[in-house]
Amino acid sequence: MNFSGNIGSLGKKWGNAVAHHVGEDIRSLRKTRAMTLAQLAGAAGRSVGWLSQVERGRTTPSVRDLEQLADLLDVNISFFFRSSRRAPEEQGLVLRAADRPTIGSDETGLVEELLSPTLSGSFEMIRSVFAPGASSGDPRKARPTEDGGVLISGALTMWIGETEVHLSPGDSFQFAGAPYAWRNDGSEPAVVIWVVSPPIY
Amino acid sequence: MNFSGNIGSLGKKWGNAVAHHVGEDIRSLRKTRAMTLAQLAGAAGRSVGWLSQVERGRTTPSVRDLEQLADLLDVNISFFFRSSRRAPEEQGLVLRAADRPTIGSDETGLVEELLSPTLSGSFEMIRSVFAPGASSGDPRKARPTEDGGVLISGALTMWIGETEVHLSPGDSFQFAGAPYAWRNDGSEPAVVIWVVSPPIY
DNA sequence: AAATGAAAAAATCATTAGATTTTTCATTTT
DNA sequence: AAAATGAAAAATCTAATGATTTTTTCATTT
Repeated sequence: MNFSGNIGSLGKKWGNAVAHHVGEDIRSLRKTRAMTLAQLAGAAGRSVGWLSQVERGRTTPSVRDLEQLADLLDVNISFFFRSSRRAPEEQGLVLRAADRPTIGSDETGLVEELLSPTLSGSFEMIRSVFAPGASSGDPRKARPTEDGGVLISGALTMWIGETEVHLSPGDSFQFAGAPYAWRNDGSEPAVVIWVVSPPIY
Repeated sequence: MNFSGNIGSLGKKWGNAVAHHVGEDIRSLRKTRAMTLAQLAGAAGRSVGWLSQVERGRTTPSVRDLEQLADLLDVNISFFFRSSRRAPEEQGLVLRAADRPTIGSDETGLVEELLSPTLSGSFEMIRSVFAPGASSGDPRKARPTEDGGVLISGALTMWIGETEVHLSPGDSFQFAGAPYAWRNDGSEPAVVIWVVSPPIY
């Protein structure tokens, strides 16, 4: 099935591509939050059938509805349009540096940007920047995920399970389901490419 | 069960830690290659019980046997000792930049180094450096894996499925089971942090 | 064209039995 | 003393089944 067509003076491909990507995002976000169509639709005051159609791009939600869904899924509505200025065929495949959404905790001293262009993958990639002097505080409770990363620049101390490690640029780590904490004792930001599987967003 | 003890003038922890890590590596490599104990043990001319014990660090293979196994598993024997100079508690958790083994294809113009400190994870991280002017040739046959990556520096053109994309530093990509090809048209090496799930080594 | 509600279809989940793979361990070998 | 074997025991994996839940479809209404 191909719902795309050529519309517009420059021959740019359109169609319901945007609605389609928005729908996929909603579905992936809903799944990672372990909600059913009935739960999310109920919370949004809409029917199950409607949400099913929205998620598959068969119908277009109103902006009001989308706002509501974004709220329930705990993302900003702009999240759904992060790649909308790019060529349709690269959406969901590539995420440009300029389009990366900020995600996750508002923990001071940590900025996390999503690198994964698709939310439907089996892992997510994140670019984390740890500010000089910042730290995570107490070890985080272990999540049922597997984490890994590479330190690109700066320096970072991590506590993973019982172990304290001092990371230098190029050092990498990987662990499953262990509580961890971090602190940046250096004078420059520490940049880590982080991988989480399965994704949590 | 704890087989570790304090031996040595500096109180450094030892025990059968090395044998244990070697065994885990053998097991993981065997699994990614979809071999049973019987198949690998048979090919190595040893019994199933023996290999089971080696993989769990209950017995120590001879260097001759380990060489044989490395050969059958298509890694260099030094691979098993990549982190052996590090503190035991960080082995399998952290891989230092200086210890990264070179892996995979000897495709000209591509150097791949393993970033994952453990082989038993659900994904593997790789640092790939694409030489200026180099290319992959024809699209690779799709593997039953999911791939993702971030371009750290340089420039890279990729063909993923039907789509051609020009990547700049900071751009990221992710795709599942699609054939892909690449070419570095720039004048400097292109460095990519690459993720593959499940791991293939 | 969006939205609903209910029927139909599809996907998911829990069991279970059978087959395969791995671990254990008493014994033999080096 | 530790490595190695071989066979019994345990654990894991597979495939099939039926029940349950979830999702899709579609005729009808807004």
